[in-house]
Amino acid sequence: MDGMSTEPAAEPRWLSDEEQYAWQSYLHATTLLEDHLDRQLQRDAGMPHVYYGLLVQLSRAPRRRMRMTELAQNAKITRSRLSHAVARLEKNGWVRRENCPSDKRGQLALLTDEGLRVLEKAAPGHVAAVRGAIFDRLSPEQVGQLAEICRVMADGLQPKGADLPWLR
Amino acid sequence: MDGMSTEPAAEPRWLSDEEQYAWQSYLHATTLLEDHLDRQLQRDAGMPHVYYGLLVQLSRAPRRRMRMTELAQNAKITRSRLSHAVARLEKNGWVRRENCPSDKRGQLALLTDEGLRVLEKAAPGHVAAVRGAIFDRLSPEQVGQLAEICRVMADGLQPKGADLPWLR
DNA sequence: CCGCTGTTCTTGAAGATTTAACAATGCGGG
DNA sequence: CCCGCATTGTTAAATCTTCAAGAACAGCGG
Repeated sequence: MDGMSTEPAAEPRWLSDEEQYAWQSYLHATTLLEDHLDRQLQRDAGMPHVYYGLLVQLSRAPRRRMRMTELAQNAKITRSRLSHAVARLEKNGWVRRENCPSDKRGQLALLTDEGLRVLEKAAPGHVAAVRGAIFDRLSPEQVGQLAEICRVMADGLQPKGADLPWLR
Repeated sequence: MDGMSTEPAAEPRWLSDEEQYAWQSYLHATTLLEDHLDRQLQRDAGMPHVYYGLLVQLSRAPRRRMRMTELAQNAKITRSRLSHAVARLEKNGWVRRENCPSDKRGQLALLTDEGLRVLEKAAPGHVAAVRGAIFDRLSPEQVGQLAEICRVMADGLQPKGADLPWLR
């Protein structure tokens, strides 16, 4: 022993200057982008970004239907949050609920025709916003780097606790 | 003319496969990370990530004081949101308000001693979480790439409308 | 000094999210 | 079959965010 051992983790390893700069940049970029997309979609489609993502998921699903839990997993949100979101989307007439035939506990969320129309109407503007914020400004190499970086990050974050024991 | 001209923007340019993949990865990574940090800080410090960021800003300011507007700019949030946040932090005794001497409209938010203690107590865990999610998993080159990518993104997103005419 | 316009910050209400708890059902072993 | 435990989805309450509106002051031109 050379002096101490009851420390929880000795002196925490702070971030280097480069790391601090990267972290700061990350926070600014992600905050501004999420804000930007939220406002764009709220204005053009009457819903926040997350809700839009739910409609996209449903539009890609087999019969525009998906189990609640699966939808929540894909969207990376809790089931509770999804419940509220679907309730709201249902009020708008963009989504409907259906009982799952194979599991009496289950519910299917399904995209209505009206929901599909709203989605198709909002999609171009949304893509343009994403493109304008990212893909029109980054080189193809950077896009590849971003994808790989995010993949690594997401890999390390697959929740295992509480209400989000998604994956594994 | 070859057939039409009233289109808003002809056929929108959709995302390529690489771009879709990158976008998907980005959404997953950022959603999971924000979630992770929010829970970590809520558990260990009793506040969400954004509020923690406010305390950090204040701790770095000259006399642990900052004008509301400047604080909002640095944190990339609206003044309204900041008002509510500071009200909550004030209830916790972690922040106090002070009148600005040079501008009777102005308010200073200041970090209290108790707020500083809370911050110092939570910082190691927070840094560890950030490190574990990002810097322990990325190569130094990737950290550099991420910083540059985020810098470019943030550059293109400096809001000019409505309540966020920050910068310029 | 007045009036005009812009900035600063706050507020209330509506909407969104989190957390913990709960009802209902599925599933496996005895 | 029945029990115990896990899964599915919902709900209520507390908290947080957004949006629109407004009060108070600053700064400028006349």
